[in-house]
Amino acid sequence: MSDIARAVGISRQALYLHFPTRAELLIATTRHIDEVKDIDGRLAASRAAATGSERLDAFVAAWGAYIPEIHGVGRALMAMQHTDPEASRAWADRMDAMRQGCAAAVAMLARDGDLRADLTETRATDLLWSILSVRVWEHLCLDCGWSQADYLAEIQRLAHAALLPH
Amino acid sequence: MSDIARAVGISRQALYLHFPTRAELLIATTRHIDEVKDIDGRLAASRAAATGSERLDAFVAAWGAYIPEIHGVGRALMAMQHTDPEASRAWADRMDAMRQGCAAAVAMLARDGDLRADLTETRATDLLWSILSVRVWEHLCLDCGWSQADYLAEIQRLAHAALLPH
DNA sequence: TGTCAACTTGACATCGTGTCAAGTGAGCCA
DNA sequence: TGGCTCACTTGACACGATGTCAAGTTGACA
Repeated sequence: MSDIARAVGISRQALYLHFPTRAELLIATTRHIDEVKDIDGRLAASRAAATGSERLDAFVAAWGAYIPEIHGVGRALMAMQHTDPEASRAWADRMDAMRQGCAAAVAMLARDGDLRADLTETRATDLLWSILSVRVWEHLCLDCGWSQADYLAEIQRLAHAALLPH
Repeated sequence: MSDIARAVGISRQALYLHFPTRAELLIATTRHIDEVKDIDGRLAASRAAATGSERLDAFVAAWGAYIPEIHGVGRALMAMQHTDPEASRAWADRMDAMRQGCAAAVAMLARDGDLRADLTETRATDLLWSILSVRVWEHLCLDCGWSQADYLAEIQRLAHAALLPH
């Protein structure tokens, strides 16, 4: 909080006048990023897809591109998850919204008859949600040094391999 | 440190006589768990495998069963990664050892001609390493509530789908 | 009996979050 | 012009966690 106040050019106490806690500052930051980066617009392509497979690809592309944008604040929120219940709920809510996107893609795959027969929609959503988690992106792009393009291509392939039969 | 000292029945300062820092206590704990749970023995099956595919399955099974054992201390070490360089290095070392297992399975797959043609061994190892990360286990087993058996079966399938052609 | 090692109590420094009190200064309105 | 409000300031403090330091106790062993 001191660092941020200094960077902004106000006193630490003034920062607390705007954001009562560190968690609320981080949460407000994610909301602001969403707005500035027009996350809703980016998801339009996935909502417009005609087939489940297309929707899956479009959603993975949109979310995959979003991750690096919120990763800074996301990492901070994730680190607080086990100590600050407010931060935990806030991040869980965001991840739940992302899960909706996963569920929608899975439902469309199921409608097309393209979902693996041995998976329920819930299990398939869990799986896709995990593959697309911020942690996997961190692992591949930060720890392993993959480019964003490499990440995207491989994760799209992996999502198909995980959910489609054969 | 206070909680642990109280649980053990000694003073906080006595704990510091045994482990100079919190990080070193956690690292010593992982070493102790490895020994008590005979991790080396568990990996014997994977080292004895005749084919790459068998080795992959055996390694995934061994590591997948290991994760819940070290998850408590692992989570603590992971949380310290961005603040404590010593903890960071210690956990990175352990994960690197795990990566060796991934690389060995990948190499055997490549020897058998069973590795996807469009993957280098390094990329394949990165991918397998990420799929098997503690974070993915947390996501599926803790956040999504999967059983250990479900996790294992699905991750084995996913590892095959990710690395083998077709 | 003396020594040593493990442990004790108790105090203290540091760092980060969050709170509280009192004061300042600019804009605005009657 | 006088007074009000709002955003901000400085400065202090509580609290919890890690880690350090000093001095004393206790029991085993030579």
